[in-house]
Amino acid sequence: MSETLTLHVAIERILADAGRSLTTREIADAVNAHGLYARADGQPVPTSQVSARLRKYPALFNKVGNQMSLVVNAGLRPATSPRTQQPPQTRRPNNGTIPDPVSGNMSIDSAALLNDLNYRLAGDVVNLVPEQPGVYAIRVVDVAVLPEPFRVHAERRNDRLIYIGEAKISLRKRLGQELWATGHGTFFRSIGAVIGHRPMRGSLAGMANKHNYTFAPAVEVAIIRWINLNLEVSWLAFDREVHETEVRLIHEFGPLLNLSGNPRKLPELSVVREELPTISCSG
DNA sequence: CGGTCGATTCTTGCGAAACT
DNA sequence: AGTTTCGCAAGAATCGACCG
Repeated sequence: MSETLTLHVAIERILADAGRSLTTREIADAVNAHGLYARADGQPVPTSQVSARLRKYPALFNKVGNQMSLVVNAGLRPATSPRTQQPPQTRRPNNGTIPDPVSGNMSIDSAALLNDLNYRLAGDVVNLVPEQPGVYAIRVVDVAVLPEPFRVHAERRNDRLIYIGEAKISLRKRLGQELWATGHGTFFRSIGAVIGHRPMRGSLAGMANKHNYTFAPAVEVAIIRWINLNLEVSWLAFDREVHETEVRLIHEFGPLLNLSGNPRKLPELSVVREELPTISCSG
């Protein structure tokens, strides 16, 4: 093993491989021995850093005495996740909430967001998306349309879901940015890069924000056409705890192209995303 | 009204003090 | 001595105000 990961992902992998609980000393030694994580200064990972990271991710790690273990069902999940085996569900109205069976309070119906029956082809929803806050999910019609190495990852996961996002003000405006390039949607830049397009050379020269690169107009049209034909969208409109819900869903389902907060984020996507500003800043 | 771009928020990494 | 916790810095991700 010689790949480098973020520290908590490296810890997760060590615990998964061990198949038992370990002390912070054992974890630190294993991470250093396998070269799973490289500090900026080249020094080995101290136990203090392992401890700090374990504490920061209570959803991923259990601590009993000085023994650390993985939370069951957290982090990396097998290719055949339970949700791919769920029986078909009936379409529900996308109002985003259902009564909690225990408390009786209204909670977010995340199952409806990922229900097959609520996905629609991107090219068909332009006038259907509501002007309300909420969360949205994007998936591919067929994983075969994804280039390598993303297709292999999607097939291995047996999952077509590629992105979950939030709209604090308006799903229509946000999805406009993400799918039809009416703004600097993060997803639009990611999918453009994933399917092989590159930004205009020098498009960010002299600008303060080096992440908001743009594609050439003709490339933008090609990306939008690809999106309309190959992606499906589902959304839930609600106005309470939108961000908390998005964070929870990303963590739970690990979409292929989400980076932030995604325990299953792809290193390949980070590499692609990092390359683009470099290109667009050069003159 | 659409698109640009900067403000804000979040994540990651680390050092050091406090604690066991 | 080893471990835990706190707090800060830097960079990345995201959203929406505002300008043309």
